[in-house]
Amino acid sequence: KNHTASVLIDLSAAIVSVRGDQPVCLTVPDVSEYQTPGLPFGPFYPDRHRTMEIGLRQWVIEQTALDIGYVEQLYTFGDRGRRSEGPEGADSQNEEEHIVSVGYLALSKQCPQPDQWSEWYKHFPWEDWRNGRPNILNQQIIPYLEAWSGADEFRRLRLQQVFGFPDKAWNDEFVLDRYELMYEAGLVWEAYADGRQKEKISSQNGIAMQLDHRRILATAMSRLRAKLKYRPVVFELMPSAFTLTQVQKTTEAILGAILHKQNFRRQLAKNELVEPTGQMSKARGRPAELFKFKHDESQSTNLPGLRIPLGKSRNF
Amino acid sequence: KNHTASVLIDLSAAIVSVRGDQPVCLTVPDVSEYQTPGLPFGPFYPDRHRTMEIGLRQWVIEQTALDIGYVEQLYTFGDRGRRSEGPEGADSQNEEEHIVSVGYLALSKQCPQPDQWSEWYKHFPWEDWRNGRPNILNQQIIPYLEAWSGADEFRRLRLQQVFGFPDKAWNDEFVLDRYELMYEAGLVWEAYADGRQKEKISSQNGIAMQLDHRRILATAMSRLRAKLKYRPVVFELMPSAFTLTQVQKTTEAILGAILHKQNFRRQLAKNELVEPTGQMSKARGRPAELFKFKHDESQSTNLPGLRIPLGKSRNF
DNA sequence: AGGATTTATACTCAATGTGAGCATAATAAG
DNA sequence: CTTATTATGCTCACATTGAGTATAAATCCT
Repeated sequence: KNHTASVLIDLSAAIVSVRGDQPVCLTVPDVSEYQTPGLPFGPFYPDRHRTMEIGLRQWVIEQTALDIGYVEQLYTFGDRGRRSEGPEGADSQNEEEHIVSVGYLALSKQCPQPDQWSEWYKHFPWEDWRNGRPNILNQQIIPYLEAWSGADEFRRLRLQQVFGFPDKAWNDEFVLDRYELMYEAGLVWEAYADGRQKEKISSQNGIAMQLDHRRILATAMSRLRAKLKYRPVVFELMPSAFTLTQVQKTTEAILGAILHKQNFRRQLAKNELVEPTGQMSKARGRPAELFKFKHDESQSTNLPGLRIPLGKSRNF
Repeated sequence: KNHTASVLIDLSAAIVSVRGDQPVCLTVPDVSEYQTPGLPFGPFYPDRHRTMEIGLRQWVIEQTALDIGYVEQLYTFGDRGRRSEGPEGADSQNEEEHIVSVGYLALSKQCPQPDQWSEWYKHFPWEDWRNGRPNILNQQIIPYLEAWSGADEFRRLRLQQVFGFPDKAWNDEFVLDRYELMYEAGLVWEAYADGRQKEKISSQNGIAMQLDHRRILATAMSRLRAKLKYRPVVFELMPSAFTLTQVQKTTEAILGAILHKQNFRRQLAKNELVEPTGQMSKARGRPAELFKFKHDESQSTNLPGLRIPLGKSRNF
């Protein structure tokens, strides 16, 4: 057996929940010299756990006492791809043990200990379109990216593809693509930390994270936004009984977009995803009927999911 | 550093192409005592290759001299999940080095050396609906599965979900789910080989493969069938110039379903995915215009993809 | 108390997209 | 020159979607 092939496995998890109208993600306090939070992670012991998912659930339970229902594998990276993706990788860890990192997305219905949960849109302020087009786009990101692309046809095409600039629609699923483009253009702190960028960028384009954790979170956001549209995963974030408006608010939080209320409910009704509990919610305004998710965990993977009737927050 | 955490990484690839009207997959000759083919795989050397995808491309080029354009990571498994997924895993490799396997899907435009390429539907005969509902379903699989589920409400629900039995529609994307269900029910050879099934199953439900390779291939099929519907990946399987009928035949081969010709072309036209080359094909019947894919590799990941207008091969 | 405010829910209507099929055109084979 | 075969144009009913109007049932405020 060739010993140069031996590696350690790290399991990293983007554990997502929704608090109020903000999607949040479990983070661990900073340990590095910079003040950047990171995603929780732990080693995988192949002789202790039969599968990696079991190993993941294990240390999540041990360390966070959280009930995570839905778990999905996102991506696996070799360590030298973890930071710099450029053609010349720094051989930083010559004879050390290498690390392969497996990223996971997990969904949690509750999020206790608020200070350990970090809001998505503090890391990705340009992704929240619920109050219209985010200012940071026109004021910072787009001008910088346009200068970066210059006359390069290739770069301009990508800019149009992933940011919809100048004349295409914004696509909420391209979270990862946008982050990667910004990374390449040296627009996020991580690019500076990885040495791809000489000067520290003046503007703070969202809160940075350790290693490639912000990239993993971006991957999780992309996957979750996409999945929402064809699998009923929202209910993994809802309590056992809820109003239709709560489902909509949660969906909107994740998508970063406003939906059309009546049409959203029409979809829920057509797909027969929820059933009334008979009880009513009490709040301001007319009371709403309380519903519950109609199907058990076993089949939820293959159910139709929501259609997304966009509202009109997409100004400009 | 805890030494029990050290593992070896294997990269396995489902390298897919289409030959005539059959999707095929690159396999390596048998080495085990049984006559089962396997997927090509190779070790990942973290100090030789910067990323796993680079490592994968390297040994594919070395060993097969193939031009694989599109590559996509599928899934990563710890080794004890590779064979038996049941609650009690056999501790077969107590103190040996553990292996973690990363599965990839790759697409190739050509497939030279025909004998090394194995047709999908020889491994999954129940997945090809182009000539109507496959006989093997009613004659073998469904009766067996119905007996297996018995009065178990849970099993019957899964049966309905993934096989559409008795009264739901067949969903072409559930290739993996169907394979896993058959594995659990002891309906495929691998279940016998893994010791989950006492007796060898009498009927041959498709050609078996080594280890979990048939499961990886099922994962690849599921992903490719799904991706086809929202990303223009078919063109990764087409030559530089092609007729619209060829695109349709290739799509049909992968989906295992017949499409509606006129509507298929309407979708291609609407999405502006192809442009005419000005040349014509010469064959039997009226000559067809030759087209080429309109976009370069760079952006193909984010393009709209085909809508699938089903034809009516879905009898019963 | 009683109107203002807030939230929930029902229903409508035009525009668009999709499934299914008919009709016609252009070639080769016999 | 007729037939078989493939390509392509076009129609039409129907379903789905986007965008709204209308109305109902509660709380809030003064």
